[in-house]
Amino acid sequence: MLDSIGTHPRMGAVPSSEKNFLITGLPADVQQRLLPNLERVHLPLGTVLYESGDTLRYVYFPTDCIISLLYVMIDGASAEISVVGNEGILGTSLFLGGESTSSRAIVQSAGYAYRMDAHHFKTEFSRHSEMLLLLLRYTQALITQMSQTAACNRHHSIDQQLCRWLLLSLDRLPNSNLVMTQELIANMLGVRRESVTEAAGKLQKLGIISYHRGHINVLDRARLEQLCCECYAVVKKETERLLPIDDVNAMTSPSQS
Amino acid sequence: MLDSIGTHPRMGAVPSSEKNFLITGLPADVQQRLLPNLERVHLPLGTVLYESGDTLRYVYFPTDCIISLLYVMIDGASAEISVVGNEGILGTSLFLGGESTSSRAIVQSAGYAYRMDAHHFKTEFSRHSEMLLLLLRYTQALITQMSQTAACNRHHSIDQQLCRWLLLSLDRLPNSNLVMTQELIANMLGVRRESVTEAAGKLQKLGIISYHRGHINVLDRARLEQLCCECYAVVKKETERLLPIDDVNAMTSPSQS
DNA sequence: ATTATAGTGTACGATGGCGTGCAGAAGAAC
DNA sequence: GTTCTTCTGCACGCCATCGTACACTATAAT
Repeated sequence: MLDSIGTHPRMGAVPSSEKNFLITGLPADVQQRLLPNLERVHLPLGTVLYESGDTLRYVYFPTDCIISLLYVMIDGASAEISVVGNEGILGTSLFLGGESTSSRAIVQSAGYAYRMDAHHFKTEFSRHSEMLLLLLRYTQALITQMSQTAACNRHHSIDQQLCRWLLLSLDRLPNSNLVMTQELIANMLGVRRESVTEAAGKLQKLGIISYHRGHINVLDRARLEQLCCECYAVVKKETERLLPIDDVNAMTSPSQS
Repeated sequence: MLDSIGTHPRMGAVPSSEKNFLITGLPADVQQRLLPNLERVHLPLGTVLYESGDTLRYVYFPTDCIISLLYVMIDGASAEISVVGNEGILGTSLFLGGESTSSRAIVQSAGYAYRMDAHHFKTEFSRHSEMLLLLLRYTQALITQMSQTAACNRHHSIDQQLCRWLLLSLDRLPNSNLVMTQELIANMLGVRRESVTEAAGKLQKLGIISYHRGHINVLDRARLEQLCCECYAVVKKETERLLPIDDVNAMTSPSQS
C-alpha cells in the first residue's frame, strides 16, 4: 500500500525503506484516503519544525529521519524530552487540542518525512476512529518516553544516559551511523560538551563505538545495552506493547493482507 | 449540576468544595449521563491506586485530594513524573488505549475522588466527543507537566524544585496546609531526605513556610514563586490555556448557565 | 511513666558534574 | 598550500548533592 506512494503523482521515486508505521499500521482504505494529502519532504539536520508556542501548520510522519523534542529554558539550557522516528508522528498537540506545545522540534538526523496539512489532518482524525485510536496509543508511548526521561535525568549517570540516547537513535535509523557531534548530543542530554566527550571516550576505548568528527558508528550494540540503564529497555518494551509492528505486513503491502 | 451529586442516592452529603473540573467542564446533559456511574470514594494518604503495569479497573476524578504519578526504578529509587488534582483525571491510559502505564499512582494528599468503572468510562468517551476532547486537552497539559519535570530534574537545584513541588501541591488543595513529611517529599523529588530538610530549613528561616512533624504550612506564597524556577509558571500557564476554568460557572452550577 | 517509633537536624568525606580555559587536529575555504 | 573553522581532548578548581552516621525531639504505644 505504501509502495503506491512512490508512484503517486505528487511524489518522486521513494526508496522502499521510507515507511512510517503509524501510516502503514492503518487499514488500506484509510491509507488510500490519506494519500492525496501526504507530501514527502526532506528535512536537513538542524531544521526547526516548530518552536515553543508555535501554532502547528503541519503534522510530520518521519520515515528515515529523527526529530527531537527539546525543551529550551529561559537561560538557554536545554533538555531533550523525547525523540520521534518512523514509529511516530510530530504534532500530537493538533489532535490533543492544544494546537501548540512548549517544546521545540528539531531535526536530529536528516532524512525524509511525510507531512500533512493541519486542516486535512484534523478533518481526517475527527472523521475516522482508526487513525485516532492509533494516534492515541502512540501518544501513550510518547508519554512513557517522557516519564522515563524525567526519571533518568534524576537518577542515572551521563555515561548511562549517553548509552540510552545512542540506542534510542539507533532504533530509528536504517544503519548504525549517526551524524552527530558531541556538542549536539550535549544539547540533547542537557549536559556539558566535555561530559559527552568523556563518556564517548570511554565507549570508544571499550570498542563499543567509534566516532570521528561528527560521525558515530556503533560497533557493539549488545554491550551498549548492557552498559545502559534500565530506561531504554522499559521504553522500548512499552512502545512495542502499545504499537505492535507487524513487520511482514508493515514492510510489504498491508493492502494485500 | 455537580451539586446534585450530593443528593444522588449513591452519595452521602458532599461538601460543595468537592469539584472536579473535568466533570464540571462538561455540558450539563453529559454530566447528567455520567452521574449514575460516578462513585464518591475516600482516598487515604499513601493509597496506591495502581501499580506499574496494572490494568486499570477505574478512572478517578480527584476533587480535594492529590495523586502523584511516581516512577519507581529497579533499585527502588523513585521520581515523581506529575501530579493530578481536581483539574485532572487518573487513568489516561484507558482512553489512550494502553490500559496500563509504567508508573505508580499514589495518594499524596488524602481526600475524595469520584471514580468510574473502566467499562462505563470507555463506552462513555467512545460515544461522545465532548468528553474525549476535554480529556485530550487535559492529556496535553499532563504532557507539558511531564516535559517540564524532565527538564527541571536536569537543570534546577533542589531548593528550586522544592518550591515548584510546594506550589503544584498548593494549587490542588483547598487550604495552605500540606500533610507531608520530608521523607515523602524526598521520595517524590527523587532526592535524599536530608536534602529536603536543608531546603525546607532555608524556606522556614526565610519565613516562607512553617513545618512541624509532617505538617507544612505555606505562609508566603508570593516569595515561594519568586524563589521557584520557571518550571512552575510554565506548567501553570499552559494548563490554564489548555483547560480554561470558568470559575463562576464551575464553582456554582453549570447546569443553570 | 516508660518505652518505642517517626520525624527532623547536623556533620563529614566522597564524587559526579559544572565552568572555564586552552590546545591540538581534522576538514573546509580560499 | 595556507588559513580558518569546527570538532575533540584535557586539566583545574568548584560546588551541589550523595552516602552515611548519629543525635535529638515529639508523638504514639504500652
